[in-house]
Order: sequence, then structure tokens, then C-alpha cells
Amino acid sequence: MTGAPQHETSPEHPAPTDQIRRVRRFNRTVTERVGVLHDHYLGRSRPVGEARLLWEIGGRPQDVRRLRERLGLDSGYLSRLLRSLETDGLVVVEPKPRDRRVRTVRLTSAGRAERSVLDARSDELAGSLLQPLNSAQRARLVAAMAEVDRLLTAATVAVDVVDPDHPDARWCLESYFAELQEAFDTGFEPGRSLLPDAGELRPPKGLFLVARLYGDPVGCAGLKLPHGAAAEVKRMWVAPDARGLGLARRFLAELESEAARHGHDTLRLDTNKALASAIGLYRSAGFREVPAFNDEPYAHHWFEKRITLPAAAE
Amino acid sequence: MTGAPQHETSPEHPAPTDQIRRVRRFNRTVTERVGVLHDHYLGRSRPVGEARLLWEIGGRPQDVRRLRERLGLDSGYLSRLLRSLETDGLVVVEPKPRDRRVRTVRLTSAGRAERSVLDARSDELAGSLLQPLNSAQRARLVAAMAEVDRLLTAATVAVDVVDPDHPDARWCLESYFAELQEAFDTGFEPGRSLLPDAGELRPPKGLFLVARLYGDPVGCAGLKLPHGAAAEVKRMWVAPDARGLGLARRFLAELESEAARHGHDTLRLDTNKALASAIGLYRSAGFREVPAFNDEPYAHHWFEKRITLPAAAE
DNA sequence: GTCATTCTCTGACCTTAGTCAGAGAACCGA
DNA sequence: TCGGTTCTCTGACTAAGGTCAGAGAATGAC
Repeated sequence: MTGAPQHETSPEHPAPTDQIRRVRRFNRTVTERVGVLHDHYLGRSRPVGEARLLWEIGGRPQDVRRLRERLGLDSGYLSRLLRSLETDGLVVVEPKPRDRRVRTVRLTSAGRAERSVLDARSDELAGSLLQPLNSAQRARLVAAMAEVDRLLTAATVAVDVVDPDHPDARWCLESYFAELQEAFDTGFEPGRSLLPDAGELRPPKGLFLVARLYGDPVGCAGLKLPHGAAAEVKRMWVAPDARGLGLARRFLAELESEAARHGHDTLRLDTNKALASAIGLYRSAGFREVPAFNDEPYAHHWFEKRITLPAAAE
Repeated sequence: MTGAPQHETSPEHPAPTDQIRRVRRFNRTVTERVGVLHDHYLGRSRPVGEARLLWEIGGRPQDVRRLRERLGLDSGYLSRLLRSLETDGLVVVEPKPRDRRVRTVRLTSAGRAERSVLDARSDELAGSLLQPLNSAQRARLVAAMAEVDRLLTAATVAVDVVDPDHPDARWCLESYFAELQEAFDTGFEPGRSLLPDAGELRPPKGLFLVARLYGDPVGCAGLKLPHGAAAEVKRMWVAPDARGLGLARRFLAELESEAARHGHDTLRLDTNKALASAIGLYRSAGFREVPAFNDEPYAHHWFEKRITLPAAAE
């Protein structure tokens, strides 16, 4: 409260700088409270690095390389950490049968025990944040935390153009088809649908986006960019885990600006009546329902939106 | 989203464990995003420790001991950090004229320049958190962050029993009187009021609480515990900076349980009509207005509450 | 079968962060 | 003016966290 000097701002409604000021206040408070306590609690019995690692290995065996990526560690350093956990009898590191260059790590039962100690500490930390508050305050804090968590997670999702044959893309598409199969009362056979072949979603005839969270794919969206016709959104899907992050809206915005950048002035799409929330999304994103512009057997609704190059955003 | 194993819980409304689970999710997301980025941005040119220090010194000269307390550093360590900043020409350390044991630190102009670089980095970090979000999401994130910030700050406030002659207590009382002087249309002279002398707010005749945030006093509250009469709240005050943290309510709860612990079954207080929000607080905390029980010249309202030993709280 | 590549590990090295035990200067109260 | 206290500093030390340059095994492409 006494605290650091502040910018001088005074707008009525939160201007960008005002937002930034508040984010900074948040960062400060949170790193002080959560950060300090976090290290304090976690590090009581072993270095934070080891604790984090133990934690990240978790239930199932993990490839060393994956851990390295996930935690962003130097391979030498990680190796040493693993050695240390190994001599403490907490993990076992062994070559992976299919590719003996790669090694996998799994927790021993001692490791699992240690991990559950860390778990308890983490609970303790969480409790210590709530403890001084009365129950109304607790409820509000938890709700606000959930909102921050959700939105920061959303901000962490990276959307990239990838080839539709990339493993992450394929994984998304398979999940998407599986979901359609469930959702449509007619079922869904990819073969019967008017699906563009991969070539149509690859430059120069189109493009394909994959969203990833901490390296794991969590959604995809394709765009057809036919010569002399409207651009078309295809195969947009968001993993159930990643819903509520505004990702679909982000895909649409991205595709829209890509389409505009390629000289298209109309974006369209078709969809199935079973996908009610998608339909709501399209409407609220500015799409208008139009007569069928193709004879996709699985489609019940067709939408269209006039697009323009966005003004210098940000 | 893929993320760590979770507890198994399923209550309708957030049970304690459910709250704790959410707090943990929050901690995880936030330390990953904010923590990592924070160190990354801040530490680009110099160690985080030095950067934090540079930051904390800020505009005005600071006593070394104050910095030490504030940042919770070992005196040897702090000394070394200062030496390092000094050889870089960023700060000047000199004995304080009034007490030459104490030394004060201030930034040189180079130090101020360096600090504004850090400032810019911090803005950059804040920006990078907002950047991937659309404007509605940004607004919601910022609002939720402000809520988290406020409540975590509230949870950081420590309330302790101190002697009413302690400098922190005196500071609070002076601020309190100064504020009454402003607020009452009659002004306020402590001498004319029925103020208990300090002895009455000191065990065994009473007690005095001071709330501190990061070591700085931010509020106080006194309690009279007269033999054979109702316990009485006196001199409750919260610093303007610290309002909205639920601190007054916390004081009341604390005093109430202290009074009950000392065998009192009634808590009472008087207040001035100018203190409208305090009056609202008393009512909502379960106090009922009663006829005057004293002839305090500055009082317009008298309140009373029946109290009992709280059931095992938490 | 050869060669380039991928993956993990080891050794050598470095900075940061922090602790602890005094030393020495300045101050304060009696 | 003496003795205890307060405050800062120095030296000696430690652990954590991390980087870098290979070495060596396994693999895949040709």
C-alpha cells in the first residue's frame, strides 16, 4: 500500500496504461505472496528444482526430453537433477525400448511418497493464503483466482500455422472427427463429407492453424482460400479441456485477418444443427445466416461475413 | 490443461478442498506465467536481487535497515548488494546525519536511469500478459487481478497486540486524531474527549491492536476490559490506503473474541454521526443501536452487541 | 556399412543468493 | 565516562541453479 512509485494516469475508464499499472500491482503482490511462500513451502526438504521435477514427472513414465522441454531446462542440468533423485531412490531412469537413445523416468514408490508430501505442502500453501480471510472473502478470492487462471491460460495458448499433416494437426483432426461422430445424430463418416483434402488447407490454397498450450495441441482451424470465391472456414475445433478460453473466437479473428490479407472480402462456413454453441459463436462474431452455398450432407446452417483488413490493431 | 493430477472432489458448492484445489491451479498458472516472465524480464541486465533492491530504493533516500526489513534480507547480504550497486555508480550510501550508525541510500541519476529501464521491462511484462487477449478478456483479466491483489493484500495484513505507546501505535493514533479533526464539523480535540489513557488499553485493563502491512502500520483498534462492565471498542482506525480490505471487520471480530475470552458478554462502542460508513459496518457486524451509555461529547450513536465465545473457528 | 543426427550424460566452470560470526563505529542511559 | 546496544560491514563459507563443450551410444538415411 505504501509501495512503489506509480505512473501518473487518471483516465475515467481503464486506458491501456492503467491496465498495465494494475497488472503490475498484481504481479508484485502475487510474486511476493505466492512466489515467496511457494519456494518456502516447497523447498523445505529439497531444492525447488528437484521438487518441480518430481512434481512434473507425476504418475506416468516420462521421456527425459519431454521433461526438458516442459520445464525449459538445460540437458546437462536436468541430467544432474535426475541423477540426484535417482541416488535418493525416488526415480528410475531407463532407456526407452523403442528408441534406446531416449530415456524414460518414472517414480519409485518412495518417489510417489515424496511427491505426496509436496502435494500436502502445496495444499498447506493454498490454505495459508486463504486462512486470514473470512469466508465471504475466501469465496471472492477463489472466484477471482479462477478467472485470472482461466484468462492467463488463454493468454498462454499459442496459435501457429502448421502443415495439416503435422502430428499435432492430425491429432486435432482425429479428435474432431471422433467428436462429430458422437455429436451428430446421424453419426459422421469423414468420407461422406465435403472435406477438403489436406492440400486445400496448405499454402497457397489455404492454411491450417493449431493452438497449443505448453506444447500440447488444444485446437485447430482450417481456411480455404479459393481463387475468385469466398474464403471458407473448415474444421474448427477446440479440445474440451480448453473450452471457455475464447479460443474459437481467436481462431475466427485470425482466419478473418488471414483471409483479408489474401484479398478476400467474404468469409463463410457451414455447420451442423447439433453444434449449437458454435452457431451462437458465429452469430456473435458477426456472421449472418445465408442460403446453402454448397451441398455438404452434414450441414444444416450456412453463414457468411463480410470482412475487411483490420485497422492497425493492438 | 493437460496438467497435474488433481484431487478427487465433487461438492456442489466449493468445499474447502475445492477452494484449495483452485488456489493451487492459480498458483501454478501464475508462477509459470508471471514468475518465469518476471525473472526473465527483470533479470536481463542484472541479478534479480539487485534489481529488486534498486526498485525498492525508489525515489527517496532510504535507511538501510528499513530496506533490510522490507525485503527481508540478511544484513551481510544487503550490504554486499549495496556495495555492488555502489561500484556500478547507481547508488550513494552515506551515514545519516542524525544517527551516524544508520546509513541511507539514494539513487544517483545513473541509478534512476537504470530503474526506469526496469520500469519499462515491467510494463513490457504486463503488456505481454495482456497482449494475446481481446479487449473484453483484457478488461476481465484486469478486474480479476485487482480483486486477487486486494484480497491477497488483505490476507497479508498482520494484526498484533502491541503496547499503545509503541511507535506504530502512536502513529496510528495521531493519524486517527488528525482524521477526526478533519471529519467532525466541530473539529476534534483529544483533550475534550472521554479518551481512555493508555493504561486502560494495556493488559490487564484492556488491549491494543495494530495491523501492519509489510511492516508498515495500517490500522489500530483498542479494547477496554473493565471489571464488571461491558467491554468497549475504542479508537478503531484504518489507514485510507488500506480501506476496502475488510480490516475493520477483522478488528471487530478479533476484539469480540478477545472480549469473550476475558469473560465479557457484551461489547459496546460510541461513534460520531460523521462516520457514516463505520456506522454501517457496526450494524452489519451485528451491533444494535442503544441509548447513550456515556456522555462522550463527540458521540452521537451508541452501539452494543451480545457476544459469546466463538465456536472453534476456521 | 557408413555417416550424420539425435539424445543423454559427464566434467569443468560460473553466478546468484544466502548464512554466520565477528569487528568496529556510533549512540544512549546512568 | 563507561558499558551495553544498535547498526553496518567484512570475510569465510555454502548451496542452488545453471551454462558449455564435448564424449559416447543408438538410430536413421542412403
